[in-house]
Amino acid sequence: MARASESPRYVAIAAEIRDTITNERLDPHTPIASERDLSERHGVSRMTARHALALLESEGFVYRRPPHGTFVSEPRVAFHIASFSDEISRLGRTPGAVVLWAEERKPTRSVREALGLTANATVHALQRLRSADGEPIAIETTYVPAALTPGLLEQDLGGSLWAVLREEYTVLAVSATASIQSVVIDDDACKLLGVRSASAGMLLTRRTYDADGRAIEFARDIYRADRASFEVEALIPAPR
Amino acid sequence: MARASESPRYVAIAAEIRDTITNERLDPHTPIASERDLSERHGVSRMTARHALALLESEGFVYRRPPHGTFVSEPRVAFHIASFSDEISRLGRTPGAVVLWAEERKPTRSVREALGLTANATVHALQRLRSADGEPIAIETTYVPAALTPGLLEQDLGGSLWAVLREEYTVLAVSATASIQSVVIDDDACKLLGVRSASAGMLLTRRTYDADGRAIEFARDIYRADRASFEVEALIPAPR
DNA sequence: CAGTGGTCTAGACCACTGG
DNA sequence: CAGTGGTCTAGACCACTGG
Repeated sequence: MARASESPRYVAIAAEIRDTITNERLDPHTPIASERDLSERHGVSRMTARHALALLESEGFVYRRPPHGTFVSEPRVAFHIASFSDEISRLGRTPGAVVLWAEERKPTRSVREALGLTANATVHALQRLRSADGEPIAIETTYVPAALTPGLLEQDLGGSLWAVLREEYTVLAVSATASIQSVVIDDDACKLLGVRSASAGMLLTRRTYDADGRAIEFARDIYRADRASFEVEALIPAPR
Repeated sequence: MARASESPRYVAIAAEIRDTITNERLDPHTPIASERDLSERHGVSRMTARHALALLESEGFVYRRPPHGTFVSEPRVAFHIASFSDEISRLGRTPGAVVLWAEERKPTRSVREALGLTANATVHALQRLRSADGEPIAIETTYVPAALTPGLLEQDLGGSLWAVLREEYTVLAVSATASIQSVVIDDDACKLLGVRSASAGMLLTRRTYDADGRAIEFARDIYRADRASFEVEALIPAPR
């Protein structure tokens, strides 16, 4: 039944749980009542209790871990547009990188244009799962002009890519332009990141340049929206 | 029933609609089949059809407009960290600002620290609904040191705030630091923005400085996630 | 008044996990 | 084997809108 000027029951139940988490300062990973518990306690059907938990999950307050239950979430990590490894280290955590795939290939049109490559240039393309203290945080898909970095794919890519570019190829990342938007994470990526299907993500699309203004990297990174925020600085253009 | 190695039915139905929107290049605001139509056509309950549409809505592919139906969404707007008015004008659209409230007050601790104010300083606080061609895009909540801008609240705030600061107070915004994160928009803000309850948003928290490095503005802006992306530039710090 | 999405019920079976 | 979340059914009544 719809109620004029009253909250739907799932909203009220979610509010009660949200308040409990906030006011009692529940630790991350503390269990929340199960859907069946909630439905009994509030005298609603399980679908309605479920709706309340789904709302809290979309807000990042709780996460589900079937078949164990529903738990309080951890707060998020603040990123600068910089080396993932450096950002995680700065927070006193241990960065990780697992190479999912890596190959030399012809770039797609959008990658070619982003890197300013000629029609027959190739790129080193790689995808890595990035983590902090073993917790998956982001999936990075990176494209580097192959001419700039011969043999890159034989290097150890389990750490900072920018460090490899710097130390093995004397290529130094000095500036970047990026676009940040909110997305829904696709199923394969959700599995890799250990989040539920269709979770919210932040898509960071980045072009990185060296001191000569040469494009040295193009990347599309998917961050867990519940674990990341981005810190940016900007110079304001003069008024028109 | 769960099906090993098969998609749930709501995912399959959503995929079919998503493909139709993409492949047939359906125009924004084109109607999608109703929940009852979908349930009949696919031989599922209405709750399952509804689940499919809820998934597409969370992805930004469709929007609901009760009791009219469900429709194809518009693509999003790319913002730089700059004047909202300038950004919208740059795209050839007409910016709008409606003042929701404006008052002089004692700042909260977080606002005071962000602006670097002394304990007894006051701020001009205002909240505005920003739009492009009349379409609501963001809610800006802005704090300006009152000592810097006497009489600000009596000015016309229906346009660019930075223009007022520049022209009436000779205060020029030259740089900003910002944080961008994904949030769920609260109910009151959803109503103002004309989006459904608990929609995804981007929270931009910004400090703006003049040429002397003086903090001239602190703002918390909520953007519709389905309508905005943020373009940023960054200088990469030297390796540690 | 027909049709829409919003909310809700009272069930059901499923895969999966840990004890 | 008890308990969890995931999916699904076949209904219901509601407020609201436009013709």
